[in-house]
Amino acid sequence: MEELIEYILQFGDLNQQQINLISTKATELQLQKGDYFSEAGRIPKQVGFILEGVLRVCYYNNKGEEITKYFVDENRLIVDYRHFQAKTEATEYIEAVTDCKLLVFSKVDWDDLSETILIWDAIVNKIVQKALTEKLERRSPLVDQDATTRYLNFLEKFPKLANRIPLSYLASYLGITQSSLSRIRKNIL
Amino acid sequence: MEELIEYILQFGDLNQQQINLISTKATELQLQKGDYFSEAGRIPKQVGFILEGVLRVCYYNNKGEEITKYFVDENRLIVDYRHFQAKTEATEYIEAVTDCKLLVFSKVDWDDLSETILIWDAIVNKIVQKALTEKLERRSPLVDQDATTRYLNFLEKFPKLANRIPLSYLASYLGITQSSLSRIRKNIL
DNA sequence: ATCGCTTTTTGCCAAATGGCAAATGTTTTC
DNA sequence: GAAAACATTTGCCATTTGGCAAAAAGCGAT
Repeated sequence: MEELIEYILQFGDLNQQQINLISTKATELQLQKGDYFSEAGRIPKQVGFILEGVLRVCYYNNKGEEITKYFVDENRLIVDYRHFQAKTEATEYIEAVTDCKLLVFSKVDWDDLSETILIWDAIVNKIVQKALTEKLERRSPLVDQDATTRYLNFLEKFPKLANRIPLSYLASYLGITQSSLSRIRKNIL
Repeated sequence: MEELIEYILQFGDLNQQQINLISTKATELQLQKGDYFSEAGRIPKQVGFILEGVLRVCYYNNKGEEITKYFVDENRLIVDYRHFQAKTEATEYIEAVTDCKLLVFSKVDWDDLSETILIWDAIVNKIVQKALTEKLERRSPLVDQDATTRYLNFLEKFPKLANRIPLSYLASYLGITQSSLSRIRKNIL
């Protein structure tokens, strides 16, 4: 729980009472590898904060290929925020890549925090905007780099992540085939 | 000016007085093709709303190639919002692709609106989040599609834009070389 | 240790894209 | 309207990546 509080406090100040309120709303959730945290076609029900594990956000493109949009690991919020807020059906899946332990908030509790804690919305907006900006910054370079560069950059930015992720997911994130990625790895050694 | 007001009202309600206030803060700015609206290494000074023309956000990758991150055209806000707000140096350029007519707000005026109009921040947050989400949705598919598909999708989503943009910019947006794009166009006809 | 299952590597060849430079086409300027 | 500047197309060939299928390696359960 301290991890979550610490994370939130980066984005704005809260007093002890507010912190306590947040704590009472959080529930622990265990996910097994392969479980979905939220699914395309369903309304996302929860905001999650990752205590342990790795999840990925993914979708199917028009060729039916499964595309990994990004990975999220410890000490990050995970949620399809737009569809969570709007109570609309998600278009993406959020899947546990490894076994995960999360803290989760229901929509009702989350809204309650918004009404009770004055700067809650401001904090959440900051978090969401930062997350979106980071995603954009990770995704953009993938368009104009060759496959080897993409892989090396990934290793550099997420050194711990590479070992925890199946090759096929990583390939689908980098926008290359699994065989290509395998060859690239061989060439680098 | 009506365009701007109409645009803003999509994201929240304002009374006539608030609308008038916003109007008094806006200044018209003309840009010529090739002019920069904001530059890497400088602090973005203004928020712009495009009345006429097309701009692009771009940067140089580590190979020194100029990469177009996205295009923005009429009836959209244009600003490097993160660096504008934080008063930090931008890392990207915003360049006029065609002659442009904008409405602009200075940082002082923008902050003033934030202080005077209660829901201003909420409105702006919605706009920023929507813009970031859209950018992500445009950029992501570029990673996993082949060059021809990228071009066709671009045509489909921005039919009016293709004719107004030099081929080299479009190529750098799609993540392919100018010659490849030229060949792709030939094959499609 | 062995079987069965999943993941990763590899070989082979085809297709897509890049790099470079010259040729062609288009726009601007004087 | 000619020259200059800029933008686009094309040819040639090298390199990268994809597609497919088989082999190899890794892993868990018995």
